[in-house]
Amino acid sequence: MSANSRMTIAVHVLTWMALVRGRGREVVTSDQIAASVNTNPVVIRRSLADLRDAGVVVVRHGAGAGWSLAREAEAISLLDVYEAVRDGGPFALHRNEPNQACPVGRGIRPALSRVYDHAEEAVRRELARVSVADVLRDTLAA
Amino acid sequence: MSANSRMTIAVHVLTWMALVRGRGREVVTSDQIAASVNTNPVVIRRSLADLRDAGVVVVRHGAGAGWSLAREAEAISLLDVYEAVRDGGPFALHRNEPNQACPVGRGIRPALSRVYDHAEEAVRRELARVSVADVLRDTLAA
DNA sequence: CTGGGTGTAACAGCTACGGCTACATCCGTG
DNA sequence: CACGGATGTAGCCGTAGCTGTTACACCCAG
Repeated sequence: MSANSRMTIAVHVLTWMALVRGRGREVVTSDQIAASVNTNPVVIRRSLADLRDAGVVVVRHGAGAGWSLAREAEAISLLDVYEAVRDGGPFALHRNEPNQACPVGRGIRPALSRVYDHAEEAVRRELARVSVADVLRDTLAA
Repeated sequence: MSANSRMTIAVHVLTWMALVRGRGREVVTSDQIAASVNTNPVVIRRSLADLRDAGVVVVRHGAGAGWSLAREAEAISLLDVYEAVRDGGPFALHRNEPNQACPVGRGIRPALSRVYDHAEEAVRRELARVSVADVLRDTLAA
């Protein structure tokens, strides 16, 4: 449960891209994004690489290189982002295998997996209801 | 999102206590529990301390010391456990404050907090529907 | 008083992440 | 076809949190 911030970084990146896209700037660089997030451009590129693999952003190489959204901000849900930066979900099972001679040690991992799967599915349902455009609206309203 | 296993350990502990309680053993020691979880008794006592603070288990000192469930296993939900081992939820905001001169940097944290709160609330609803007795049943069925 | 068990501090090892440097690679543009 | 700005990625360091362990003070029924 000790959370990392990769999801937050990725959403920030997309929200910023949606903002400047509304101002006519279609292609942006990792340096420009890094200025808003206040971190190193390599961190941004790592995040963008995940999003590119998920088909959420597209990259252009060569002169005038940079990144742009693969589709409208309304069509990018936070579930898309969650899947893109995925790393195993909020819960983890035992680090060391429990005692297999004990009935609880033997059966608890599949039982817990079922519960954890349901909990994560609930998270996905919530994230699916929110788009990057929603986040941008809410961000600018504050 | 990089998960830790404290939730898993705590549920395992309670499930085991519910099992042996059904066999008539009311009071158990951290050593006995550690044998099922396959870890060090101090790890178990740390977990039990969280559960004790949450009112889920009670401790007896002195000779014949040990732990017992504070109430029926049916009346202990995984949400109770989640609250007991709580450490900040599945998502984290930026480690470094984003650029406050940027509209996105300024407004995204409250916007994201709202989304994350909804997602965590969904997790709680799922966990609230499952009791330690349910987990024990499911564990022994496998 | 005794002794078995709890309560907790302290430390080591491991893992993961964020931040950073360095450098190879790519490809419009002139 | 070379140039140059930006990507792609390996590699390293410092930090942080967790697990596992030792050590020892404290508690209290018998």
